[in-house]
This record gives sequence, C-alpha cells and structure tokens, in this order.
Amino acid sequence: MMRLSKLTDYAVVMMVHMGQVNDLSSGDVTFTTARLSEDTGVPQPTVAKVLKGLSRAGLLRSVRGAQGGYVVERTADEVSIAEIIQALDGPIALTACVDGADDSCNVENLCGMRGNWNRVNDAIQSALGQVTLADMALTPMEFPVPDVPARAHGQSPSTSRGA
Amino acid sequence: MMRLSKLTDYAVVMMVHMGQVNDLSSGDVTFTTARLSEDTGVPQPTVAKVLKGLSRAGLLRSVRGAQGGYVVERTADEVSIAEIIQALDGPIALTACVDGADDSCNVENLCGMRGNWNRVNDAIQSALGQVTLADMALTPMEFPVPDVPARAHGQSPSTSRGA
DNA sequence: CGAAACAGTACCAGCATGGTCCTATATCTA
DNA sequence: TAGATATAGGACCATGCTGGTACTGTTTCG
Ligand code: FES
Ligand code: FES
Repeated sequence: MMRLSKLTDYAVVMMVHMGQVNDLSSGDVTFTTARLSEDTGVPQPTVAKVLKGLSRAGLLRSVRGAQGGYVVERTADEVSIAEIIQALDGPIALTACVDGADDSCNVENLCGMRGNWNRVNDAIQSALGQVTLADMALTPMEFPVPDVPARAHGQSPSTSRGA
Repeated sequence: MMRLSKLTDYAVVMMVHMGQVNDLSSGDVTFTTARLSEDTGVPQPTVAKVLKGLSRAGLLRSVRGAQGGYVVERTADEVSIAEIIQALDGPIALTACVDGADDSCNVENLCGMRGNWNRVNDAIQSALGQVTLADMALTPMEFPVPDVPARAHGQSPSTSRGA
C-alpha cells in the first residue's frame, strides 16, 4: 500500500540520471528514449510513456525530429519529487474525500472528519515537495531529512485539541 | 495514486467512531460488526474484514461468542493513523526499493539513490504517525497540522549538495 | 444444546497498472 | 525533395490487486 506507481519510480530515476549527465556535460543534453532505455534498463516504450508524461507536465522540453529527444532545463534542485509524482500519477489524494479526488467517499455523510484528511494529505505533499532531485542524487549520509518530526504523537504541541 | 485503500479509510472512520462512542459512554463499549455496519453504512462482511485486520494488529480486542464484539482499549490519542494503515495495508513502502518492501526495484543496480527513498518514506511515515485518531475527530479548524514545512524546496538547508 | 458473534479462508468480479504497438507529425541530413 | 530519425498521441491487452461475498469453524452466553 501507499505505493507510488512504478512509472513514477522510473520517472524519478530518469530525472536524476539526466540531471547528473547534464551536470557532467555542463550543458543541456538531449536524451533520446533509446539512450535512456539503455541507461536505465527500462524498456524503451515504457521510457517513452514516462517521458511523454513528464514533458506534458512541463518538467521536460521535447524536441521532435531527427537529433531530437528530451531536454531538462530546470536544475536538479528546482524539481521536487512531488512534482514528478503529480506529473504521472495525478494529484496526490490519499483518500476519496480529499479535495483533488474525483469520486467522493462512501461514508462521507456519516463521517465527521471530512476536512481532516486534507490536512494529512497536505502534510505528505509538503514532505514530498521538500525533497528535490538533487537530494535524491546525494549519498544517503548527506540527505537533508525532510522535516516532519517536531512532535511525537503522544504529546500535544500547541495547536492540538488544547483549545 | 498515492491512494490508501478503501479498507483503510473505513478502518479510520470506524476507529474514530468507536472512540467517540466510547467517550460518550465513558467505558469500553463492545461493538458488533452489525452495529458498526449500521453506523457507518459499510456492508457488514466488509466491516468484519476490516475489524479482523485491526484486531490482528492489536488495535482492537476481540470478544468471541454471544455478546461478543470488538473493544477499543487505547484512547483515541494513543492511536496514530499510521498504525491503522500498517495494520491493513502492510508496511508503508513508497517504492519497491524501500526496506519493508518484498520485491526489489528493477533498476536497483543502476540507480544511485537506493537509500534515499527510505528517508522520504520515513518522513511520510512520521507525518502519518503524528496524526492521531483524536486529531481526526476534531473539527478541521483545530487540527494540529502535522509538521512538515520548515524548508521550501528552493533553498539549500545545510546538508544539501553543498559538500 | 442452540443462538450469537468472531476467525479464517477461499472465491470472484471489477478496475487500475503497466507494458506494447501503431499511426501521425516534426525535424534534420543527404 | 526524399528519407531517416525521433517524439506525440492514442488504442490495446494482460496481469495483478482491490474489495466485496460466502462458507465453514470456533468460542461464548443463556
Ligand atoms: S473518510 Fe471519507 S468522508 Fe470521512
Ligand atoms: S529507485 Fe529503486 S533502487 Fe533506486
């Protein structure tokens, strides 16, 4: 559960990879699906599907025709993994009763916590939004650690049900 | 994407509900699946499935036989929604290459960010772990807001690729 | 002993995922 | 201009998972 789709996983891998290559060449490299397929081991048609999605979302620029391919223009630390997820899997919506979701929750009328899922959802989106591709490229040791702690779930922080 | 299963959603609803009823009766009420099905509108067999899961995970105590049912023993602010999610959907594992996951990521060998998904995953788990059933029962206004912000993804915090 | 209620498991339909393929279009090179 | 290269866009299908159902066993109360 709570699994993001394989396509999204691929997408992150590819974006990181492209960023790294870009860094080495210190220029905007144009990647063909064939090249990326080779680099990552993901079958070519699938690579195409992923990149199409990313380009539609504006995370990549596509260049058609011979000598064409995909170009990353934003640097790795300007792209969050949340953006990538949303590009391929649509808006992050934990439950059916979250704003972005299309169909509504079955128990909506009896459940007194409609709005609360939104908060939880936002928190997760925020956590995902904090992590950039640059972070993903780091060795685990230097990883920034997306902030979430602050209060273990036993204690009341300040905004809790104290009021 | 990023959707938690309906069963989990139900589970949270039921747990919140039971907690509330418990509060009113100021005692450990025993709930039958029939009762909960009526209260929530979820079909009885499905309720049973959900509660079985919760009881197996130790979030509920089951009482068999006539006059039996399920009893919540922990108070609402002692149960995080992360626990509920894990009870029904198994460990939270964003991608295949996260610790808890069984099968391994296809691109594992070429991808230089194995460990990093774990961090992201932990962050989410932490966010989910901060939110208790008591929080979910609150009206949205008083909701604690699980902490995640702290740094927008544009700036380098300290541990970024500065080194 | 019989009714009530959970436990466990097997089963099945529907749907989403993800992988493939085909056609159209744009661009470069010869 | 012709042809090769590469993406765009979509249709397509197989597989697996989700969630809902049913049935049988077991425990407890009366
Ligand atoms: S869980 Fe869906 S409306 Fe409350
Ligand atoms: S994304 Fe799976 S190992 Fe890197």
